[in-house]
Amino acid sequence: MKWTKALIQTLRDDPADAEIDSHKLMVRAGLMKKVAGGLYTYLPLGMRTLNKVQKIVREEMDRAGAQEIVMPILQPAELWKTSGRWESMGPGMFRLKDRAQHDYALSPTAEEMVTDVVKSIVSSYRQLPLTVYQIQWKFRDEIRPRFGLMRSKEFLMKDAYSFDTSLEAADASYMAMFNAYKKVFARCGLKAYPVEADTGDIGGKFSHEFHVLADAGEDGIAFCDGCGYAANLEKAERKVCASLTSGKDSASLLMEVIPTPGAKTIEQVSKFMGVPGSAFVKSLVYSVDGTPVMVCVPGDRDVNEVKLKHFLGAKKVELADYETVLRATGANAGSVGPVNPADATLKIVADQELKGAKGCIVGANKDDHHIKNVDLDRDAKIGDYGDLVIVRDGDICAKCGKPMVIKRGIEVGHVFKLGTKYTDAFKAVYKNDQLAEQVMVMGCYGIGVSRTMQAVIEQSHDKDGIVWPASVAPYQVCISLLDPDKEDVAKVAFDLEAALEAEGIDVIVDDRAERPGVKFKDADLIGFPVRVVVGGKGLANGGVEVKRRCDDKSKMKLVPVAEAAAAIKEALGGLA
RNA sequence: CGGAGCGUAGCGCAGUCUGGUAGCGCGUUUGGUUCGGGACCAAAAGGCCGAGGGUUCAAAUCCCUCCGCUCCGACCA
Repeated sequence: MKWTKALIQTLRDDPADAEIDSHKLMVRAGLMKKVAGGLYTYLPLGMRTLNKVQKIVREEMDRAGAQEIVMPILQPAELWKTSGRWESMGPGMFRLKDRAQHDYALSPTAEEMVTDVVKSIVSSYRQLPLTVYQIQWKFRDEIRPRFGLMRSKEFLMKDAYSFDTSLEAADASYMAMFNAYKKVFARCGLKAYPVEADTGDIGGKFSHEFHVLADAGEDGIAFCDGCGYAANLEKAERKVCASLTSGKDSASLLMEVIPTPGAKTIEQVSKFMGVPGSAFVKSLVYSVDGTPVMVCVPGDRDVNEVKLKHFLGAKKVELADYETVLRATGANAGSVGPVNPADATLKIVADQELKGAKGCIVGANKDDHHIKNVDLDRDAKIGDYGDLVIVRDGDICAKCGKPMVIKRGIEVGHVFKLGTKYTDAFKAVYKNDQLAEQVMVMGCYGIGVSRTMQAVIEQSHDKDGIVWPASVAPYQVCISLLDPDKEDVAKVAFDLEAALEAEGIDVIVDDRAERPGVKFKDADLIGFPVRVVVGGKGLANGGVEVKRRCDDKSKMKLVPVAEAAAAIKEALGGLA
């Protein structure tokens, strides 16, 4: 490919609306261009990489025994009503009507449609197990699209679905995808870690997310070096080592109400009283499927709403509005606590660390007042204790007892063992060898293809630009032709291009009438894995210069023209 | 949904407070000098100043409404 014929626009300045490096680089290197918030046009360079990621995904899916299909983006509402997700997806799903006023969704995922298709074709255990996949554009009306392709309204996703005869059989399908995912990300040059994850709204038995570690990641992940435990913070568990007690005899400590004017947050009250935040019990009123519930956690901790939801067996938990808080406790937010709330029937749950807590400080259920010397067992009616807080750095691993560290990650893949949530709803059954009808067991598996592309950049760039792995680079080799108007020099470049392309290597020849510095800057910005400089000066010195993007100038090699193709292949080979 | 900021040439921005001929840098085009890490000189093209309404002799600038974008927050008491 000649650069002068390619639709490439590079920018010297960072785009004003990009925050993170990978987003800035995608725009500056001319991979994509924003159309509107969360919507992008993929330009030729970006499209080439997107296609290469897709090719890797296809190869690994096929190798794992999955079969490619493609389903409509425009999906009738009836399918979504069957599973109940027409309602539960809420405003996150794009909806529209056709001219006959029939409702449709723009597919945010495809469990319903695939289940409907499979059940219409599969009727015997002889046809199972079965895994199908598609690579298709997905639509989600995100609350706040951001960071370019990391969270956009329209994105390319590979979604796979497995169907099995039993929960045990489904484990094999799950593991096949799990292992395929490891290969996909490794081939994209990514270090992706599988971590235990919550199943969220999609439902199911258990799941793993694949994360690429990056400071710009939107998820927190707890890692344990001791045993290798890794889990999303939504899910991560900890071992409680110490309970919140004053160390004094609770009998000698009587509750004492103290005025704390104007102090609402734990931080403010803690400062006001000169006592550390950990001596407090933080009490929050949640609306749990519409019923108020008080949740108590150590004062320096945050509630994990996902854990809370599971603990209470609830469908939806959200912080209660101010009016509900006042009615339930008798005080406004900032002064509520578990001791004698206005509503004596108010259910109260607490984090396991608070079991037996003595000498602590709680809100008094009276505006601008707190109570100290509280013994939770003696003074409050805690209904139940459980693990309700978000794990933080240094917390003790529940499995092996070693301290955990928290890192940030970009979720590039997610595998779920779904069970029968959708196959029950759609009555997707097969006949077993006893002629009995049984419900199929499902798994679902997603890879954010467009997000993966950006994650590669986030993980692999430097101050000069992108550093593409050879497997997904838009072009593997850039020949910087320094004297395009000199016929003999140009011939060397184009002959080399032809020789490399004959061996299946992607090459772009920078034949622009630009000064060398401009070409070098652009080659570094776009990040071609191998750069070859062909110029009159180099040829006079004995050949062409070969340099890998990831090496510095000192590793540049001058090789004779006759050996150039071999040297380039060798340089590429080292990049895998 | 709440708060803040921003919409001026393809990109990055100034000009708005204090109304008076629409500017700068990069990029683009032409000519010339250069030529190994984003050169220089000269000339040129390119704007409904986000949209609509109002005030005024006169509006990018003041007022109102709407739209879009970005960031923060979405109740952690």
